[in-house]
Amino acid sequence: MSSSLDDVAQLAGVSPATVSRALRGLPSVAVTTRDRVRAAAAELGYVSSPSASSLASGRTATVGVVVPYLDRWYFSTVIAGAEKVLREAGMATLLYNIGDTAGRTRFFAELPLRKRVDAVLVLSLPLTEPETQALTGLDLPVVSVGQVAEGIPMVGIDDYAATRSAIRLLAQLGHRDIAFIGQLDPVPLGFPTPRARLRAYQDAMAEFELGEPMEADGHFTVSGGETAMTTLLTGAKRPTAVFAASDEMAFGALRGLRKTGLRVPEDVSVVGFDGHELTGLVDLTTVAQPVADQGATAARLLLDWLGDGTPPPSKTLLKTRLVLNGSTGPVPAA
Amino acid sequence: MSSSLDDVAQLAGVSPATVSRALRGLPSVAVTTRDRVRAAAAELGYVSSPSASSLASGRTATVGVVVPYLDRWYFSTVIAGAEKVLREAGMATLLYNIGDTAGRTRFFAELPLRKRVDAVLVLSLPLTEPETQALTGLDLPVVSVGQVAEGIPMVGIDDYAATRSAIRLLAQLGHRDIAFIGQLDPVPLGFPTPRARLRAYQDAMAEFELGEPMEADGHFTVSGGETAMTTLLTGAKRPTAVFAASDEMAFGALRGLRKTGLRVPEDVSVVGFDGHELTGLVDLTTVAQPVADQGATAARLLLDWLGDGTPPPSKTLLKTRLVLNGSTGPVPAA
DNA sequence: CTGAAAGCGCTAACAC
DNA sequence: GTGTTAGCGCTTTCAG
Repeated sequence: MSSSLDDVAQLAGVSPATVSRALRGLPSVAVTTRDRVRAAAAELGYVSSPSASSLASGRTATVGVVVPYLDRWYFSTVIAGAEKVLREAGMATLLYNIGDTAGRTRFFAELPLRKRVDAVLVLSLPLTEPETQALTGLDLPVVSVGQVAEGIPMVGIDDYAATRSAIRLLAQLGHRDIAFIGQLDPVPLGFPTPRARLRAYQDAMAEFELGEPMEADGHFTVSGGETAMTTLLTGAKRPTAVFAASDEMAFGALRGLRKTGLRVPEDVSVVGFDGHELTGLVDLTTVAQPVADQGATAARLLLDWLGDGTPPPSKTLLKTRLVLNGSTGPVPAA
Repeated sequence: MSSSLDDVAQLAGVSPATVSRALRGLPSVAVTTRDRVRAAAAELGYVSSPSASSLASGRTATVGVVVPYLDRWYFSTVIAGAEKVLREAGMATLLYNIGDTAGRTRFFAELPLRKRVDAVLVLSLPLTEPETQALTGLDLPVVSVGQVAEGIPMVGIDDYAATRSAIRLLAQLGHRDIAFIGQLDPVPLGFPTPRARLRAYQDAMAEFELGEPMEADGHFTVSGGETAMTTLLTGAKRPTAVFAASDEMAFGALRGLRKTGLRVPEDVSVVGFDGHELTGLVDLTTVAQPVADQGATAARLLLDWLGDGTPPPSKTLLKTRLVLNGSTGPVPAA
């Protein structure tokens, strides 16, 4: 049933080596032979065996994509962007979801990607030093999205500047008491993104000479955002505006405000971060980042690296933009 | 650097064949030998080459997951469910996003999964007859989620019954003029899910002796849902309740209602379908389906099939449940 | 329970 | 340009 290279060779009247060369489009094959080989291959419905060619060539034509979550908007969107580029380049995408701590430990201990892929894409996975070394130790091209780690080129956005622009917007609207919902505790694994956003908030509050920073932890979830909002509302000073370090947390904040009977933006303005697909739905002003694009860019860098052997620059930053919706307005008169 | 089976064999003082058997945990190896081999492998940091073993054994330890979208909540969640099960079973997940029509044609023409995977999971991909044949012609275990196709076992939900329960809920609340937002035009590729929901709606309207069916096409998108809602509101008879065949369309409907100044549920009740993670946020009553679970179940069926060679039942249906939130209420008095 | 031998189907030098 | 010759690193009969 399933035909081999040799069958094709026989049908085309050439050697197997020539078939291999012809089918891969190597230049060192006469055009006529190439066409003859192709015809023969088509006639037999020949498909090459990836395992055999990997074994012989050492290349797998596969890229491993390592993610901490699969079912969150941000991650699935980045993956979609990367997968498209890889697919169009004839590369297969091997998906690896890190999962919980146990899965994570196992992943870095066993490195199930070893000998299975030609390159690795790491998505927003905060890496410890040993983990970084495990990856770079694979001796394969590795590019990360949204994550800086020693020796791993990254694609991302300027979290600091983007956050700053959001705070500036609120300041320009007259707000002084601007609260922050994000991740506060020094996360064990040190996700750098949350930290940069928090730091930018703190710096901007000082720089624009606004009120005292008010911070609450929203754990990057909708419900966490709601809780954080509630906490902020019961504080000594009630904020007139809130910046949430993710749209999901901002969604939660909106819900918290609604439950408390406060109106947005009349009583409190809210700004989110990410450009989530549903910000339009709830009319949330947000700092939109190009999500799919980061995945696509990272994939392209990986392909180029694979092509010419030269690693990409250590940092590739894409632009964010402020998307004004109805959740922001001037500071209340009172 | 990278050691081979033979190195391990030498270190352990046995033959390569025995190493292979020991490392795979075959029963025909003495416990003492097995341990000795394992120790040797660990010492050398040995990792077997998947390509070599695939080539020799014909098995790839990989499952192909074919999807029409990657960045939609429903799909990424199903994938997450499946990937987890596969990963825990030591199977790799090869992701293939069909993409646009061109990509689709190419996919079924070339079947890039051929010889790369041991089994295939097809997610909610409406398949034409030839496409179905292309897949079953691979002669591999294939299971689909949410999609019936001749000869392909499926995992899904009872769309008809679930929709009926939503209409019944609205009927019990006193609503008679219940509109439907879904997919109306006979989709070329005949997604069966939308059809079942539409049919259930129509049947239920008759069965419960409610008003004349009012239908609008929402194309399964947020904005489509909004447009559909607007259309329905300008019709001869204004509905007091709306059933949307997906939460995304329901989100759009909510926005449409809000823009028109109508209150939910005082003026109009809304019910969605899916159990989207953000239904809680917008307080949408919905028919929740077990999404990740469908992926996980399908993956398990595939693994079992791979294990014992017996195909699963042609249909495995999981339970849905009505999640009551604030978007539904009794029919307005007027 | 273990070893020897024979490939799996392709690619890569190396000749011509 | 093309053929020849060796493997790539495993698994799998078949013996014993």
